[in-house]
Amino acid sequence: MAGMDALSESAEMMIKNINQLAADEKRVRTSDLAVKTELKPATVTEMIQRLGDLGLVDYEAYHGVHLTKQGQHVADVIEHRFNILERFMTEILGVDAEEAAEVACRMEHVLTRDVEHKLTTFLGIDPQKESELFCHKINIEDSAEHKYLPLSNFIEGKTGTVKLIFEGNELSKILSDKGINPGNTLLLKKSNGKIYNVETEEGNFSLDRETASKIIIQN
Amino acid sequence: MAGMDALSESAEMMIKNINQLAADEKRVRTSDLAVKTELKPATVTEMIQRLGDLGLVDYEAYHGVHLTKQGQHVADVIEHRFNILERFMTEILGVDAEEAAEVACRMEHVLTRDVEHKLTTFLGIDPQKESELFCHKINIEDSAEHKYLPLSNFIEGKTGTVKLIFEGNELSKILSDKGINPGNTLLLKKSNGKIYNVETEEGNFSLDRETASKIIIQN
DNA sequence: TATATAATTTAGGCTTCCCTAAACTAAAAA
DNA sequence: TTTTTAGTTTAGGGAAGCCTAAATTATATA
Repeated sequence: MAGMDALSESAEMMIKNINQLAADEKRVRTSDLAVKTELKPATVTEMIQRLGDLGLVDYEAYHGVHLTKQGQHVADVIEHRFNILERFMTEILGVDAEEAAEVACRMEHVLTRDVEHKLTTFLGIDPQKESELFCHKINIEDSAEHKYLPLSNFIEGKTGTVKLIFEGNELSKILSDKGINPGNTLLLKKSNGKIYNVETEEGNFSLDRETASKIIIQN
Repeated sequence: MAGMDALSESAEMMIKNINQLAADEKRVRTSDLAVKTELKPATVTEMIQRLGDLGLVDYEAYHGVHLTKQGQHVADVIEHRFNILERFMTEILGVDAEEAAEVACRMEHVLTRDVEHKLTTFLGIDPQKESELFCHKINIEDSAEHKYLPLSNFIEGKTGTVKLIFEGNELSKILSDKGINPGNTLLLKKSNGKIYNVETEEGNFSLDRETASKIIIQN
């Protein structure tokens, strides 16, 4: 594609903010962007003109902007990266909400597709589903590359080792009885995306998707 | 402190590269920096002059630079952040080495002290030890803030819930028998940093530090 | 020691991203 | 419909980071 250099952090932030203000599908006004970005109106105009030249926004002087299809895609990717990073920091690391948001807002611009994808998987989210939402081409076979991934994304017929289980007391006790313990080996016999048939040292049984998504398997 | 604005990514990269070329304690030459940073020599000169004004390097025209104490501290922090991010991406997410290094090299500049610290803990590294190495002031009581942290960094007399265990088959089986399963509650009765006395539903027993560092507890 | 060569710095130019002040346009009020 | 006012853009300026070309300094060689 033409003009496919990486966008600057400032440019990406502007696109993100346009997207967030575009709730009611109307064109977004310069002054609203100025408030949201904490920049001066003149600076906003300059930036959206540049984004217009790049084909990321549709800009008409004195009549605001809205994102083009291309710009919308950029916004979706950034938004997704932000959410993933924020969730990782708050849910896994226990960083407080405000700081997590700030750091995620800086990091979202340097995350690559692959790291984003692997982090998504790590959080137990199905990148397949995400990819539909975000028009993000992801090869299903990528899963095989992962070192760690949830049982819910594991490959039928493959054997892996349980590494960790994100779950409260009750369920984990049950899983433990069924031979799903960190360190144990497990074979995913069959799965239709809703029910997961698994074989462990203790025998065969089935799990639902939600549970499966919380069991991280090492390939 | 004076001049305590955040350094730009470019400035931090220059400091990092000066540090990496400063192996044999001699002053680092402009041309070597130009090669390493992939910038033109004139650009390097300009940047190190700016760093000199900030008191981060000791610069003498035509005779190279070396880091001041202040500059060395910046370099150490960045280096540490890089290592932590790289390890997280390769060891936990399974990102390939080259990409992990590239992304870590961008992210190192936006990590905050707190996120860095929590990520360090998550990786099972004792931030206490790290802090000695890197002259990084970290309060021991910070541990209490963490949502997740390894048993090895847990507080004596506190009760927490086992969330996950990073371990191979054998040991995890044994731990499981002793009542250390994801979801179970555990009390760290006593610890001298080498031996960890723990009470679970199954009774009392002891762990070594390495094992303790692989058991993640939720506060 | 004098000179040739290699390394470094200075000078000046460009782009991005930010600003203020002035000019302009659109929309609301008279 | 005209005028006021609020919102927007243009014009021009500054710092950071990058560049090339020219001047300067240090060093190695003769």
